[in-house]
Amino acid sequence: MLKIQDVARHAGVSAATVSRVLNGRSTVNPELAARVHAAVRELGYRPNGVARNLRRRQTTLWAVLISDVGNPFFTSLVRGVEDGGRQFGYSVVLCNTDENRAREAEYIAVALADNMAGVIISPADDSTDISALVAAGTAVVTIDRELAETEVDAVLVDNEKGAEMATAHLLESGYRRIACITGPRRMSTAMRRLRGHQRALRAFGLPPDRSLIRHADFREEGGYSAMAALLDEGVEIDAVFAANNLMTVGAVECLTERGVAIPGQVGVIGFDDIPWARLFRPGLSTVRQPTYELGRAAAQLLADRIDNPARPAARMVLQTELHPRESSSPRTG
Amino acid sequence: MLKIQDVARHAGVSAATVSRVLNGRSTVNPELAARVHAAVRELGYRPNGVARNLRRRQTTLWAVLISDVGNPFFTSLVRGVEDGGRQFGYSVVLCNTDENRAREAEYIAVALADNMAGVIISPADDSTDISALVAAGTAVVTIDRELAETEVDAVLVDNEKGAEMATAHLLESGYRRIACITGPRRMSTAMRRLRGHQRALRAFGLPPDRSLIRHADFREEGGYSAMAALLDEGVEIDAVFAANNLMTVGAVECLTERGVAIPGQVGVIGFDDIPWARLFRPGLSTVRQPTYELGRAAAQLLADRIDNPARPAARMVLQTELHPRESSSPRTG
DNA sequence: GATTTCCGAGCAATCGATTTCCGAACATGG
DNA sequence: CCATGTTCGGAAATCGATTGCTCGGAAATC
Repeated sequence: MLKIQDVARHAGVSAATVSRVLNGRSTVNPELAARVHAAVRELGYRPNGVARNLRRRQTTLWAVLISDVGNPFFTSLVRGVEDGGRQFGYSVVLCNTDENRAREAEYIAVALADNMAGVIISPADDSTDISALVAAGTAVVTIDRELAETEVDAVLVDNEKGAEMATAHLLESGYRRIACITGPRRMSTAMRRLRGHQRALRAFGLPPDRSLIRHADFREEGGYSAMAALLDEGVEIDAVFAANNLMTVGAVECLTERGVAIPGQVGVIGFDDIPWARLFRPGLSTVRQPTYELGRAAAQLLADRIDNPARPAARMVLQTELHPRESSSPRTG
Repeated sequence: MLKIQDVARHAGVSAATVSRVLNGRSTVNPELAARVHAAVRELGYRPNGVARNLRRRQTTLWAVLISDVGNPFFTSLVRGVEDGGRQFGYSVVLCNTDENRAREAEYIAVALADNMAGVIISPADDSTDISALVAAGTAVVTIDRELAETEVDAVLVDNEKGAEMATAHLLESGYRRIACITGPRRMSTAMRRLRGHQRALRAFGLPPDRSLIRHADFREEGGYSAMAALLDEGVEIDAVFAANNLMTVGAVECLTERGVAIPGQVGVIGFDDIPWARLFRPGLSTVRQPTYELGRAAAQLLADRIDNPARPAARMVLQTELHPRESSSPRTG
């Protein structure tokens, strides 16, 4: 592989000058610069990024820690981060943590060891420890979820409002016994969405009913079993609000399997969109989160923080959109 | 940040010894090794990966070049690659190329500049130029698609057989005027799937009919317009085989919009599974590709090639699975 | 014309770990 | 007891680019 020294020799200048020409941090005689550029072209020289990274003490890599790209929510989010990263000259390292704290810690260690310029993380847990990153001065943006301990940039959606919209929509459509299948208690998103749900009920003048609230794991199986439990226990319900996409699918599967008509017997709405939800049977009503935009925004914040480490922590909150489809059609009779 | 020298001093040995202990390439007095380990733990030392990469002239990064993670086919594939990579100690850099050759070249340049250990690529085009990678000795595995020019490891599915299964299934279900919406002529996968389709027709004794064959772009819009064209031109059809997941969705949307009953008036089957296809209206029949396994296999091959650059190029072909659902129910009457 | 200022180019130090090479210490065999 | 072999620690070179510092020369000023 060619080195900067070779280019310097070929152009009849010093390596330092070549570097300056290529990085443009200092002015160089235009004629020399032209010679350098010509030499680079003729030799087909490509700077060694690793050496540059060593000297600059920073790479052009971002780590994106999410639970699973397989979840459409994160798929689109990651795509947003990647597009944003590319725009600013960063590459994105994909880190699936499966909500597993050990795996998360592992990837944080990698980000640190490899001197990554920044980390975008959707913490597995509100108590995920990112102190090592902060201590090392690595730029961090949390996405979708917040951290209890540390003050870092965060990109969020208005979970409470979104959930409130979902439940309010069900109420307006005539549903009254609305179950809520939300996520684990330790996750802020789950709690916020539950709170939004409850707020809508209260605003409508309905009393809270603990038997209608279920905590599951944000996964398909979780949604399925929570739904099954509601049915098995004979809890009287006429609708269900599931707090994320996978649990919505699980709940729908359970209802379908048991021959419960949607929305005839039970109306359904889910938080978070699902690709091609309109092609489902029935078309699934959802509260869409701006997932791609979330990723873009995180990229923006991260790039900015890298250039500007002292800036106080920012907090962006994006809004959701109600997409009513057949699964929550107005109740008849 | 702590350096190896600090650890050496703290443990009362030389930096070389610390390195040997940590990398285990040479034997070190157990007692000293213990002291080194203790020092590492006490100081919380973390080796600088960039410096190591510079010296070793290789990083622990893989680039994965695909058209778009948003496509469920690639989502799952990428997940497979990531799981495989982690197992072998590599991190995965996500590179969405959008079938865009410029973007592809850009990412290849990044992979080269950053000394990435390997590249897994689903080439935008059968003539994608990876010679620079080969010249630099970077390990390369192509996935899903093959390259015309270069001999490199490849992980493929049996496209011809899969497509044959799909069309044969339609024929067995009583469909006779089967349209085929395949991909661009320049892509080997598109042509293979078309050939499989035609083989099934031939085996069944049906004459080829050019008016039933459409080339689209492997995207939702492409499937939609191809389907629309078929309907607008009044081509007589009773079923359609779409050669990938997105075009299947597009075709179904077109049919649904125009009130064409599936499978009543037109049966549908698609190549490549779609998440939750069973929840669609109607449940979509598909030929499932082992996408996750494809990713795992590519990771395996890549890791192996990195350790063993001289090995002759391997070619793995995985099989598909037919998943008949309602959209291709046996034709009645 | 002499002195000061300023600009830009090059030398050399630096980033931090790995690895080659050399020499010391110790063991083993004759 | 010496010769030979073996093991292992440490000094120093190396990977390749960036950048602080220095100094020469041109321009500006009096």
